[in-house]
Amino acid sequence: MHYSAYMNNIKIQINKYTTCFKALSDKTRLRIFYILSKLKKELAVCEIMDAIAESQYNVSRHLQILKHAGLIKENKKGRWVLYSINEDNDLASQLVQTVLALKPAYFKDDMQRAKARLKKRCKGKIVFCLNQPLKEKFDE
Amino acid sequence: MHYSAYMNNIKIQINKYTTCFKALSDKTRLRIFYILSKLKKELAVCEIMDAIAESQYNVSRHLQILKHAGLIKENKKGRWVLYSINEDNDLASQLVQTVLALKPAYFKDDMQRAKARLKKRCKGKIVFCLNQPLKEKFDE
DNA sequence: ATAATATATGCATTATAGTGCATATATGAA
DNA sequence: TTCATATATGCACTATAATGCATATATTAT
Repeated sequence: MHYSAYMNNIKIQINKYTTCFKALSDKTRLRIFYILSKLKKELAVCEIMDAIAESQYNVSRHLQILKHAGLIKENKKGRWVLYSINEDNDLASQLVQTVLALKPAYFKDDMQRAKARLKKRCKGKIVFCLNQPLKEKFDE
Repeated sequence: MHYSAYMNNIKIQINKYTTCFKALSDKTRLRIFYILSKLKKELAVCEIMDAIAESQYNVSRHLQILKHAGLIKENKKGRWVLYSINEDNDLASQLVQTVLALKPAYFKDDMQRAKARLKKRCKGKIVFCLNQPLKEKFDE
């Protein structure tokens, strides 16, 4: 292999790594990644939205960034898009361990909302989503 | 504790985590962190500079960012400032394991230069630094 | 005291990234 | 087909971050 091609390959590969760290360098994305790591389940966008009480468009955009980094994968099921940890990516699996070693206290609220949301599923099926952040729906 | 104070504390703590990931989201910093993780030694700024063939001011600045994130610590020794992994930080230790699990091939060149540079030490003492990137000094 | 070396940082420039709003697309239900 | 729901994205705006240059600070040697 040509020297410049060799150097170029190294650059690309190291970029893949930094892209993963960058993906977790945002609060919203770290919270999403934590929930997916902890629950070890596929979650729909609207469920994640409720768990972290963020707007639909932001959750969607952050999910794209996590997906583009290779940390999560998507699975389209009808009108829903389910996201889960991409275990095919070694670094993703490593980072799951890393975030699970963080103090759970700081993610407690998110986890409570996530679990509350998952309980609403009907025989494993997602039942409703209203594209509104959690507060307007659950705080009655 | 007041509710807003509680939320504020959570925000600050999660920010500490994202700051660590952000610190590793830059190519230069990831390379520095890798070298320090692998060598398990204190390295002077000029030695790191030679290892990654980067300018003095950039290396120095990136070291500040890693230090500020709590991933590395500094130890002033005369005119030199030695940097090493901050093992007091649990997340830093976790991330050391994470980066050591990355493919070594992509850090091989850096490691070779780092080792070559350390060999120039005299009885463990740093012997010379010229504030010039490696190429001008070693490629004779 | 002066010079040389090691490290850090202010500033200007450029590039990248996050947010909110509006809107587009896709799927299923009536 | 029409409507409602779920998800994605273009755009404008703002904020943050990386880089290079020059320079400041600190320490050691002469």
